[in-house]
Amino acid sequence: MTKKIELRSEETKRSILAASSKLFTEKGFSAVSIREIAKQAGCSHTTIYIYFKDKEALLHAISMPLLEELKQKFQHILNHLEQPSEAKLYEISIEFIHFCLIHQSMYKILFQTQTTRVDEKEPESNLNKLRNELFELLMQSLQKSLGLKTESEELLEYTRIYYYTLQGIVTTYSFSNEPLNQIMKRLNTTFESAFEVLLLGFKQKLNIGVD
Amino acid sequence: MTKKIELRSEETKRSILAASSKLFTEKGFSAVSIREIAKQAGCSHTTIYIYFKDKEALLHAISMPLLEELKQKFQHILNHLEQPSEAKLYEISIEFIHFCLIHQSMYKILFQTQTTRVDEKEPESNLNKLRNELFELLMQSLQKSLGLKTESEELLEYTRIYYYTLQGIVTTYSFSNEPLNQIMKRLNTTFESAFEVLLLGFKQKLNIGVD
Amino acid sequence: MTKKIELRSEETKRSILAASSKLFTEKGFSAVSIREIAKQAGCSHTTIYIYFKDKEALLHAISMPLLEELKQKFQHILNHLEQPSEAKLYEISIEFIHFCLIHQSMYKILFQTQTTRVDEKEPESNLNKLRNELFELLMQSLQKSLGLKTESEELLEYTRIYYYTLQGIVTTYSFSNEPLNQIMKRLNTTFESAFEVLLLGFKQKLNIGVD
Amino acid sequence: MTKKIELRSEETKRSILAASSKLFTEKGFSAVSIREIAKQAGCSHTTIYIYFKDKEALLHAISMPLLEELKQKFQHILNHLEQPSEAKLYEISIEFIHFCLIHQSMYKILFQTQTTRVDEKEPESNLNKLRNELFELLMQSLQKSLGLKTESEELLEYTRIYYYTLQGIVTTYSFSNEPLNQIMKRLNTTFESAFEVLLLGFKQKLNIGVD
DNA sequence: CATGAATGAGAGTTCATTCAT
DNA sequence: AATGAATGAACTCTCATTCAT
Repeated sequence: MTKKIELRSEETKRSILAASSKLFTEKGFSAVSIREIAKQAGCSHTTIYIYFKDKEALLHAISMPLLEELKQKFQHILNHLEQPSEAKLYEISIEFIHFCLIHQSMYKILFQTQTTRVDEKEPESNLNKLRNELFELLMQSLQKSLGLKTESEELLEYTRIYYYTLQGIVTTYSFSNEPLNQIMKRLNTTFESAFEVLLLGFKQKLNIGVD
Repeated sequence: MTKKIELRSEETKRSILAASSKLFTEKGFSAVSIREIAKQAGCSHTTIYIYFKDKEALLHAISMPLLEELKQKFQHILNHLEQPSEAKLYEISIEFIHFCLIHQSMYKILFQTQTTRVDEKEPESNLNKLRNELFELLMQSLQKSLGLKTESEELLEYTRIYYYTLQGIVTTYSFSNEPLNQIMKRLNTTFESAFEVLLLGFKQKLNIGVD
Repeated sequence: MTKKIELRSEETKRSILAASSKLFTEKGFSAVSIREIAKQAGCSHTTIYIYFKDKEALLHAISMPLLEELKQKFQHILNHLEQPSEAKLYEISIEFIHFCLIHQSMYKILFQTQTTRVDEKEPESNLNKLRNELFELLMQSLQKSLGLKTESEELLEYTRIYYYTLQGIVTTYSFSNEPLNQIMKRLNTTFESAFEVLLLGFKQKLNIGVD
Repeated sequence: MTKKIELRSEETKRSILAASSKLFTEKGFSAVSIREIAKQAGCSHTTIYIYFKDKEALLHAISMPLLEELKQKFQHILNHLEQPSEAKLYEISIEFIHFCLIHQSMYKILFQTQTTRVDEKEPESNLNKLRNELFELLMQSLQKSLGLKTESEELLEYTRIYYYTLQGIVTTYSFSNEPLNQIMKRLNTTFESAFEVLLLGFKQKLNIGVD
C-alpha cells in the first residue's frame, strides 16, 4: 500500500526534476516559472513545493545528477579507454566544453555560483565536492600528460591555467545562436590549437624551471 | 537663467547613470528595478523615462563610457609607456581582468550579450565596434610581443586563445565574495604563470611550425 | 469535497463576469481597469488572470453570451410567435434597439470591432459567426415580410439598408442620459414611422423594378 | 510690439489646433497624448495648457471649426448649385458621409457626445447649436425634395429617419480598414439604393396619409 | 499525497498635469 | 508667452508562494 504511494511520489518528484532540468537548460533559471515546470511535469505547481522548499532548492537538486553524469564520463575516459594520456586529456576537455555548451544556461549555476546557503548544510557542500572532484580528475589527467608528480605545486597551478582556458572558451561560445553541432565544429580547430599551445608552454616552462 | 536649469538636468541625468551603474554592477541588470534606480538617484521613477527610452537604453548608456574608459587605458599602456612589449601585454591583461572583476555583473552585458536590437542601428553597433577595438588592441599587443606579422592567421588564432584564458580567469574569480584587492593578489601569481605558459607555448609552436 | 471548491470557483468566475459586464456597460471597455473589476467582483486582481488570459479575453467571454441571448430572442420571435411577418420584423427590430441601448458601451465592441486577433482562431470567429447569424435572422425576417426570394440580390441590399437605419437609431439615442424606459417610448413613435417608410419604399422599389 | 507677440501667440494656438485636429482624426481622442500633439505642433506640451484648460477643452475647440466647415459645404450645395432638389439632397448626404468617415475617430465626439460640461457655458451650447444647424439644413433639403411645408410634423420625423440611415451607414463603414476612396465607392451603390428607398417610402407614406 | 483557488508584491511603462524659471 | 524638469497615479500583467480542502 504505502509502497505504491511512495513509488508514485518518487515518480512525481522525478518528473519535476526532469522538467526543470529540461527547461532550465533551455531557457535559463530565472526565465522559467514554477508554473511552467509544473505544466511540463504534468502536476500542479503547488506539488513542487511539497518536494522542494523553493525554486532555488529545485535548482540545486538538478545540478547534482548533471555533474555526476559528467564525472562518470570523465572517469570512463580516464580508466576505460586505451589511449595515450594526452589524447585522454584532449577528450576530457572536449567533453567538458560540450557539456557546458549543452547546459548553457545552467552553466553559470553549475560552475560559478557561490554556495552561499549555509542553513541547509548538505546539498551545497555536496555540489562543491563534486565540482572539486571534477577538477581533480582534470588535474589527474594533466598530471599524466605532463609526467608530473601527483601533488606538486606546479600541477595545481597548471591545472588552474588549463581550466581557465576551457572556461574562457565556453563563455565565449556560450552566447552564439548557432546550433551546437556547428559551434563544436568551429570550436574544434581553435581548441586543438589552444591545447597544443598550452601543453607546449607547460612543458617548456617545466624544462626551464628544472635548469 | 537657462543654464541653471540645464545644469540641474545634467546633474539628474548623471545621478541616474551613477545609480544604475552602481546597482547594475552590484546586482545585475535584470535584478534591478527602475524604481530602485530612481530611489538611489533621488528622483521619481518617471524622471528616468525622460532621459532614457527604456531600461535597456539606460544600460547601453552606461556600457559605452565604461568600455571607452577601458579602451583608453589600453591605448595609454600601448602608446605612452616605455616598456618592453611583453610587459605591456601583461599590463593590459591585468587591466582587463581588473576591469571585468570591478564590473562583475555588467560583465556579461559588456562582453557577452548578442547585440540583437537591429532596428535602432547606432547604439548597438557602437557597442560592438568598441568590443572589436578592444580585441584589436589586445591583438596588436600580442603581435608585438611575439614579433608576428600584422595580419597573419596565427596572430588571430593566438589572440583568441589568449583572450579565452583571460575570460576564463575572470569567470572563475567572478563569483568569489572576497574584496577585489585580495582577489587581484591571489590572482596575480596564477596569471603570471599563465602568461608565461601561453607565451612560451606560442613561441614554441611558431618555431615548430617554421621547421 | 471537490464539488464545493468547484462551486466556489464557478462563483468567482461568475462574479468576475458580472462585474466586468456591469462596468464595461457603464463606462466602456478601455475606461475600466482590471483592478476596478476585481474590487467590484470582490477578489484580487490577479485572480482575474487565473480565469481569463487578459482583459480582452474577458471582454469576449462577456460578449458571447450577450449576443447568444439576443439571438435566442430573435429566434423565439421568428419561430414561436403567431403573428404576421411584418409584426415579427417590427418586434425583432425593437428588440435589437433595446438590446443595443441597454448595453450602450458594449455596443461598439459587440457590433463594430474588427475581429483582429487571428492567432487564436476560435473565440473571435465565433463572435463574428454570431454577428452574422443575427444578420441572417434579420434578413430572413425581412424576406418574409417582403415576400422575396431567399437568396436574391435585393434582399441582401435591403437588409443592409434596414440594418443601417437600426444602427443609426441606436447611435443617435445612445448618448442620451434619459432612463432607458423614456428613451424607448420617445423612440417608439419615430421607429414606427421609419419602419413604415422603409417597408413602403422597399415594396415600391420592387414594383418599379418589376415594371 | 504687443501686436507681434499676440500674433505669435495666435499662431501657436493655431498650430496646436491644427495638430490636435490631425491627430485626433487619425487616431482618435484618447489614443493621442498631449506630448504627441505638442511635438506635432512644434511647441512644448506645457504650452498647450496655456491655451487650453485640459485635453477635453482642446477637443471642443477643434470640433467647432470642423463642423463649421461642413456647414459651409452644405450651404454651398444648397444655395449655389444649379441642380434639382433631390440631387442636392443626395450630394449633401454623400458629403456628410464622406465627412464623417474622414473624421472617423472624431465622429463620436462631433455628433454623439452629450454636452455635459455646464460650467463653461459657451463653447458647448455653440457646438450644440451648430449640430442643430446642420440638421436644419438637411431638413431644409429634404423639405424641398418632398415638396413639404416648412414646419410640418412629418418633415421633422422624416428628417430624423433620413438622418438615422446616414448615421447607420457611417457607423457601419467606420470600422473598415480599407482606404477611404474604396469605402466611398463600395458605399455609393448601397447608398444610392437606400436613397431611392427612403424617398419612395416618404412619398408613398405622404400619399397614403393624404388619402 | 496532491491540488485548485487565491493573493500581494512588484515589474516596466505611459499619462496628464504642475512647478520654477 | 513659453518651456524643460519633474511627478504621482494608474495602467496591464507576471511571479513565487500560501491556504483550505
